[in-house]
Amino acid sequence: MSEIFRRRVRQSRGRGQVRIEDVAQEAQVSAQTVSRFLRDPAQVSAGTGERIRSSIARTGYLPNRVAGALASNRSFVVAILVPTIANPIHAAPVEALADTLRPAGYHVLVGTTGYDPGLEEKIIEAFLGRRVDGIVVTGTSLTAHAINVLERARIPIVQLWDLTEQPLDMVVGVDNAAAGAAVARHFFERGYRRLAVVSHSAAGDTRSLARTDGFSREASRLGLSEPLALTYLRPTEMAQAPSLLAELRRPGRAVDAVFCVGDPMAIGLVLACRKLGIAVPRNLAIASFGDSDLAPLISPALTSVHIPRHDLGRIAGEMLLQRFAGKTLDKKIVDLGFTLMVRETS
Amino acid sequence: MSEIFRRRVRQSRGRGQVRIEDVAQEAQVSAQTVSRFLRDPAQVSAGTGERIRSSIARTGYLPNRVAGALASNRSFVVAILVPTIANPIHAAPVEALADTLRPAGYHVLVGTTGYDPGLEEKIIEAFLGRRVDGIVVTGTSLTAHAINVLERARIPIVQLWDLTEQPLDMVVGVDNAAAGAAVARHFFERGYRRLAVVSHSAAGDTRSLARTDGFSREASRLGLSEPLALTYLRPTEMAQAPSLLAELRRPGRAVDAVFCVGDPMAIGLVLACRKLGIAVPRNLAIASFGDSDLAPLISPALTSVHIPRHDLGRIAGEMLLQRFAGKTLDKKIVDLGFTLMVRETS
DNA sequence: GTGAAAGCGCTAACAT
DNA sequence: ATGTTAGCGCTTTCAC
Repeated sequence: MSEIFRRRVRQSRGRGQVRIEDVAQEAQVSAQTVSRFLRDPAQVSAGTGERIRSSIARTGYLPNRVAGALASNRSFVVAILVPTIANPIHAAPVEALADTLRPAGYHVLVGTTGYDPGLEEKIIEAFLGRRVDGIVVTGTSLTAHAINVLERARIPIVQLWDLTEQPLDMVVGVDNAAAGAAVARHFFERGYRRLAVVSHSAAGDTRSLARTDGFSREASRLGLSEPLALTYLRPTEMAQAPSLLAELRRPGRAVDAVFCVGDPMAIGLVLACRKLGIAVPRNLAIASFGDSDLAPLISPALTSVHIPRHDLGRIAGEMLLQRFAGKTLDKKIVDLGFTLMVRETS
Repeated sequence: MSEIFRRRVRQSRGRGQVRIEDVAQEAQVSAQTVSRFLRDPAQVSAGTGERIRSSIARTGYLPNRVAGALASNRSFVVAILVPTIANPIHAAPVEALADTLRPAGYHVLVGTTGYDPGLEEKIIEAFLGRRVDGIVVTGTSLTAHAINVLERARIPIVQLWDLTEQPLDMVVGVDNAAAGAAVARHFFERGYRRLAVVSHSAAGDTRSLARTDGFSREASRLGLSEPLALTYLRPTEMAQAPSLLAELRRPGRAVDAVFCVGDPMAIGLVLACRKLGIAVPRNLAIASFGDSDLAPLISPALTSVHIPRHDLGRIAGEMLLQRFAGKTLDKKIVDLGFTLMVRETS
């Protein structure tokens, strides 16, 4: 009875959780040795290691990583900011990043900005306050203050999606303007002449803007008249497709091919055309960006620009791990490229 | 020159980052006062507060939350574990949880388990080692060790999705078996008699199992013959629909209505039927669980059980905040309910 | 291979 | 309203 009581007292100094010191006493070694064993068992003799191991099992010790982070100045946490996680195009990189980092002991703090640069700035500050070891941000539309804070944190930074010549630190993405241009060229080659582009102007989404620009420029270069540009204030959703379709079909517009900067709207458009009996692509050709799982399955199957979105997160994670290991990267700019998947809608 | 040098030296004690002590010296107060000001400016006199504020701005001080967490034993981090974030049905609660907690200063560590209880156990241990203030886990299929570790952590726990009479701590979810039963009843009322159910047996997904069971039991109760059960090893995807359709149409089976425990497969099935000219629902009725955004948009529109999936995360967050505020909850079990959205496929 | 001492940057508890 | 003292639980550094 009193034995049990004594042991309990010993373990409940502080906050009642088992500490490294408790394990050390049980194993008749110093806390130092336990700490060493935990990080690299080879540094400890076999017998000592065995005693420590069984002591950990008996006490149910779970190392306090908060204390470890403070002492070592490494949190083993990486932050990632995306506009939303509800859209698989952004969820995929998050999951890939987490999967890439986990084997190395890192975990992921996720922030969703809703395309709001002000909120993004707040979240970045909060994450840096938690002393994350690295940070991944979507896009290049950071506020001046966010850039300032990021630079002073002196940690590895990866920008995702928007390829830029001068990243804050590292960047992995695709050439959005080139993707837009590729779609315009494709439409032109197929004989479409009255183009339209559906986009949105949410402040943080420079990617959509780049696609729209690339598309329109290429159309001009090919001698086509300026594409009809329909711009929404917020990222578009499938449910808006019917009203968009009405816009496109307004008398006098005679649009024969439309490029949607996001997949959901294009899919909605294909479905809406079906319901209204508008022949795709004969009466209206459709192409989009993102190539979601659904694109090849709907009928007619959707032409879309494919992005290796899983690779975005994986490569970002690998770059970070390299840097954490103290290596300097030769390639700080990684262009993942894209593929125009030509299917039945164009 | 030497002035600048001196100031830099003063700020670079330790790790070269500005500390609370630096701010305090600049503002001619103690570190404690700065700490107080940061947490509740009202506790500090107006003049002192102003000096501190400007000192923070000048030095660019960003409080070290790791140190704060160690000292106060509160990390302001909540963990959430989901099978995958790529499926919006699980991404939605994550985003809702983060949005609910952020205004209170909490951030979210996300772990994806891929329906693997072993991996789930590992991630739970890792998160508890980071001394999260609360944890949200998907489902009730935790390993014995995971349960043990969770209980000893003495933090609020929310289980998501699977309603259970005896949660570890709190639970918010839906009655999956009842949802399955509702679909069976609906099929019966519409006159369908040869039912099938498409499920999967991934170890961690007890929700799908409950739906399948509820469906089959209700069918029996209604006097129908045992539904044909087609079970995949892993969660089903849209791309598997064509081969599933072939299964369902095998001579002699004469299935006239099928319930898919996940939306993606059902959507794939509707699209596959279109391609093959199989009339839905005349030749085959289809219903599913999840009611994704796409369900009402495809044609024919998909009958599906609607779950307020955003609310799952929001309510979990609210329960945690209550507990963090020291309140005891009267309702530890929250049933969110469901709605069978009857559309054109049944 | 192992241990002792010092400190990471903050907050809690107790002063005044 | 503000300051002082004493940790939080670990890792780092240096010693043996």
